[in-house]
Amino acid sequence: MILDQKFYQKDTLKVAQDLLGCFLVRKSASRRRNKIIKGMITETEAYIGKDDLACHASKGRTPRTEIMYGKAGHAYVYIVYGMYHCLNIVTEKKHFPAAVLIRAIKIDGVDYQKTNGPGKLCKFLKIDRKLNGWDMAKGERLYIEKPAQNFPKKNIVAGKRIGIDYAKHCKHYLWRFYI
DNA sequence: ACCCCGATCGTA
DNA sequence: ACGATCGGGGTT
Repeated sequence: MILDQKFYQKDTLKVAQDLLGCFLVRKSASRRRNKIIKGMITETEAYIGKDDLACHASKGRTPRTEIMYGKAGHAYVYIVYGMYHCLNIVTEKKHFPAAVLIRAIKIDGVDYQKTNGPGKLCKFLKIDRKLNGWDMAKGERLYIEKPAQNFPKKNIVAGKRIGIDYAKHCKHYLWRFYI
């Protein structure tokens, strides 16, 4: 079952945890052939509102963060360190800037090392700025599926978010979740 | 127009 | 531990 807008339009911490065990699906055209890649989400991070100093929206509404103020379920794709892309899904209600970063996925038959980082998985799935703003609730090109059986909550570990030491007190928030 | 810095990754 | 590499956002 494809995750709909309602799924994403919830508390961001809940969405970040509920996404673990779900399958990120990427349909792309690769030289004539349609290719479908599915990977189980194993790590996420939450970025919530203007008060979260690690959230890009902490600087307010700007051209880049505009998408985070929009509808839940849309992709927020940006470039980090001038070289890599990061995939986020917008959460919460309109006008409240928040999103979940997909940090790692496991694809059957593919070395985990290829997809165990936000930049790596975007490279593998050919996700770039062209997909910024993409409605992931539509079930085309890029979307997320619910697993057959729900993932056991007990196996979820919470920790500090990666690479945001500049975020003062917010760097201590346990807003990173992984299996 | 310019400057600073980063939600990363591979190599050392 | 460090360099690659460039867009965004703030400042002049």
